[in-house]
Amino acid sequence: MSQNKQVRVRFAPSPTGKLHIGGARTAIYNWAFARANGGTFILRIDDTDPARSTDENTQIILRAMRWLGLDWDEGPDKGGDFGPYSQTERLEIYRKAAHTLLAEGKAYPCFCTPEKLAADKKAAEERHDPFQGYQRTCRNIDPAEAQARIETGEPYTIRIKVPLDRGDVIVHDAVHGDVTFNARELDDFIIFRSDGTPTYNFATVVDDALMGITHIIRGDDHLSNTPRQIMVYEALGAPVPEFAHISMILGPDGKKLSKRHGATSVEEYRDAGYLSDAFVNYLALLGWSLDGETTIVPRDVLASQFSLDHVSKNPAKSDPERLNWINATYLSAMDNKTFSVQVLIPELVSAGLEPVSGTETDAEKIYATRPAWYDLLSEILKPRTTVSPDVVEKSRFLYEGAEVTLDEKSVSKSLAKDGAGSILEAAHAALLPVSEWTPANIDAALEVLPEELDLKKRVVFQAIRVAECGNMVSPPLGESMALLGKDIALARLERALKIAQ
RNA sequence: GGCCCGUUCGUCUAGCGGUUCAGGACGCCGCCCUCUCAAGGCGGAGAUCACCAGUUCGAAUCUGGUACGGGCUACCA
Repeated sequence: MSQNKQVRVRFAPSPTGKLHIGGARTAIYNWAFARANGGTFILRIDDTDPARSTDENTQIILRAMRWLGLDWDEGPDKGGDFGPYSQTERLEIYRKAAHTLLAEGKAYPCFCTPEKLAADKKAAEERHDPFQGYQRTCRNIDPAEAQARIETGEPYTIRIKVPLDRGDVIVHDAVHGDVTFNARELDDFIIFRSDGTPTYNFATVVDDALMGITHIIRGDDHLSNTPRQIMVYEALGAPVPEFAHISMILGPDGKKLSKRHGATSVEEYRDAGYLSDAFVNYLALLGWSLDGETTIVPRDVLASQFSLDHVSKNPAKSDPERLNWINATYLSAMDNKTFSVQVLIPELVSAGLEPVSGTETDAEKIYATRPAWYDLLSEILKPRTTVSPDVVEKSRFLYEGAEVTLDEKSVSKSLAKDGAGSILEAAHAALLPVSEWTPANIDAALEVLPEELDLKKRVVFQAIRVAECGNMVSPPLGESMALLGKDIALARLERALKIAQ
């Protein structure tokens, strides 16, 4: 490891779609590695494929990166000393690099047509040649002749000249160890297309070399391409960085992630109500571990403790249950105000439960109108919330005035039974004199009822619960009634009394 | 076809030749708490470490092979 070198890493998505969870994890590892080593995290947009890259996708990716909280030190809309940070803006740089290689005899023009290439490959297949790559047809064309053909306008690509005697190319990989390839397996691949644009294997290396990238952390689908890229580094005369190839993320069924699996992009998880912190924690642990014991690894721990030697080699299946658990854990750890402002109120507003008066859409301001009420609601909702939108259905009964929606099954199982009326009457009588309407006082007032009525606790509380909350399942009664307020709580008992009789 | 990578409880993983008849977490099951639902506490089931050979006094850990899965071999990234 190059300890004394200033660490510079990069995340280089190509904007051909949304940011998927595999890419997000790669971004997290790069970010965490940079932060843990006091290095620099660079965001670069690898958009050399004009047909599939769109500016909209770039914006989606930037938004996702911000939501994940992965701040970059250099990159688009931020700048830096090694810009520009979009490959389409660097075309001239690649052109110059390619021409230098051409002039130095480390690359050469190739005039083979796609048809000839296809025919050569087919022939190699048919004669069972283990080498099915480019046959180096144009490698030895005289430079003067090549120049002449170029001037007549004959289309050509530029290919790298892999040294015939290069021997073993060893990739130093932090997660796989040294991986050895033989340069003989490598063909003289194309670095510049006939339309004058660079190929991926060339452009990234030029960028990584120029940007001084010291560690390349990326998906292991690139591992096989790495020896090719090393050829480019060597041709360029640039130092070869360290690599870390991380495995891909699979669906729960072990198959490659696809739409079939439901949410695959970062924004889908955001929209489903997962917390950024929890999501980052979850992804980080999919293929990396702090010590094998710890499951909750907050962002700041990642940023100080992350290391490449705990990255696992094998592909990980995504596990929604685990994500849910981590998310619930983060929600529970929030203080009431944070939960109210960041989770509860925004959900209530968007569900239309919390009336938005005029321009009062700011969660902070809504919270300030009755902080104690939101604190109490948050207190009882936190342990019952897996994902943010869960709060809506659990809060709905608080917003229905005296006419709470009654669940039919709950009514028939409780309110409709004999004796329900007397329970409700007794509850009403017990609650009427309660002056300070708090959960503790409400509980105290109701506590004596079962004995007075000579009924099981369960029966008594269930009837009151249905009357107050409309359902046999609800948050604790004392808290629920406190949140309703005395007037509505009593009104609901009166209303239920009519049904019970 | 060739080259390369991977394979420990259902899942994520710990494990770097003995202290492990394999530890933690999610999930699952049970008990406790309890006015329901959660949360929480306690406990349980769950892995012949893909398979086969070998090295070694001793292997999940090292070597070779096999199987299965994946990647690259594109004028995609």
